[in-house]
Amino acid sequence: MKETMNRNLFAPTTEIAPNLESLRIDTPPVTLREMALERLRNAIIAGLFSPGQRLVERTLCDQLGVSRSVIREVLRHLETEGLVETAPKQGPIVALIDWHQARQIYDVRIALETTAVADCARNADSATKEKLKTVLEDLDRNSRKNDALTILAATTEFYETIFLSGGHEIAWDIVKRLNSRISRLRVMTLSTTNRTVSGPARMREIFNAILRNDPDAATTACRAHIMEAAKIAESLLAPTDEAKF
Amino acid sequence: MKETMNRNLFAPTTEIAPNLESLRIDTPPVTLREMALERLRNAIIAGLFSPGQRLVERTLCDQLGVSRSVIREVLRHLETEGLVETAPKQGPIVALIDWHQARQIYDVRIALETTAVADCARNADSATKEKLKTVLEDLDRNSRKNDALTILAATTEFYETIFLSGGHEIAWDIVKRLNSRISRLRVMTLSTTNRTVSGPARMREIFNAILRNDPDAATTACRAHIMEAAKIAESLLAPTDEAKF
DNA sequence: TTCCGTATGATGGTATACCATAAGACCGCG
DNA sequence: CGCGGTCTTATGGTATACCATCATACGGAA
Repeated sequence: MKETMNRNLFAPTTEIAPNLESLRIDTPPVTLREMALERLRNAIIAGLFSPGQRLVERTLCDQLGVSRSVIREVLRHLETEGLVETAPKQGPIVALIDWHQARQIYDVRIALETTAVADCARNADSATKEKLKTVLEDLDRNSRKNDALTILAATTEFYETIFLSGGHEIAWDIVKRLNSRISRLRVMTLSTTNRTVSGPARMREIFNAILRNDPDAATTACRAHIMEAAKIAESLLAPTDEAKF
Repeated sequence: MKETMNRNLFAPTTEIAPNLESLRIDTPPVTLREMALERLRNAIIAGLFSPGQRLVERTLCDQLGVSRSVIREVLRHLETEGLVETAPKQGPIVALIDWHQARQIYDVRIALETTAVADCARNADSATKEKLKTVLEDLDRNSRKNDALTILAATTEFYETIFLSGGHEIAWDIVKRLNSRISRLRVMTLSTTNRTVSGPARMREIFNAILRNDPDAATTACRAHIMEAAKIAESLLAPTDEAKF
């Protein structure tokens, strides 16, 4: 970091403002902290750091190329998100998750997602339905390739559309955070045999229920969707009954 | 902070260890950060800082008697919790809340609390029922005094008992955070006429349903309890349709 | 008087220095 | 050989220094 302070902002000013609104400069002045936060979070979610692994601050400084101030604030953020735990007299580690916690997360997801899905089935406009249709078609194309990460992204977009169409930003935020805590679990869940088939099938059930404005059917399908995932997760996590993942 | 590093730990070592387990020293070495976090969070919840008010870092340093490192990490934590927002080019302010958000929070509470209450009604053991009885009796005693904060604490304990009895720590954590974001709203809600009557009445309904292991009745009462609160909150917040509180 | 440019102060972003502590390595004495 | 003490080092906790930027105030020129 000897050589700092001139990293971005070198785009030539050749952009043309088509209207008055777009003249506005609201460059969210991307701070180092935000970049570091995103990088580190993604790294943890992607499994670049194993659960339980120590996150030594000075090491992270080298790895991310920022100072400890930044790293520490990022760690506080991730700690509050539940992705990082801080062991006393030891410092931050990647959060572990056991079946007791994972199960709770699936429970909360059921409570929130069924609510959102039912609400969407009641009120969805045609634009929302169109969007969901598109997402599902993408998912169908990709699920044949069995690419877990792509499927995960499409699944996320599917639910995001549902949550946001009903104005449930806060609930979606909660679900997103919970999902990040079980991200590795979700990837493994998706890799399981048949999941790449049953998952999209359930989502299509949900979609059809939304199409015909049937909240109850949507709720049922959504609950089934999550409980199937939870079941697979349990089979991965529960037998050992130790803090895996 | 010229004079640091010898703040606690001066308790004389005259404690007697009644058994081997209690010999263990797990003093969570209370860090400045934890203390500052709690203080600042409480101050915001208590309304010592008005919503929208700027939280100038150096000023907070003086007020809390700690350095900016500590303050900034605490602010990151509170920001992630949703109690503080950071306006670009301006810095941290106490988070504002409008009816759109508050409503969502009540929605999520309904989803999570009805789930917990129903679960409790299905599985509650006698110890839990006893605990709830005690809490309710305390509440009855205090509700006559119309002390909003005391009632709030009792209400919190009531729900905490329900959540934790079913092992729903994560859901409770979420609810706690959401509640802190509408804390001022809750206090005002409680001050409303009749709320000091209808609130405990609803909680007794919930309690009775739990006593006789009736999940459906418990769910219904719980939903009614929250929706009544939301209704009052709406009347306080919605008409203006501006970012109050 | 009005407008523009500059100076100044406040503030957040970032980096770094310092300290206490705990865990491990090492060594010498029994 | 083993045990206890001490030294070293790694690490997190805390404080502070420095910088870029933005807002405001002020002053001079038209």
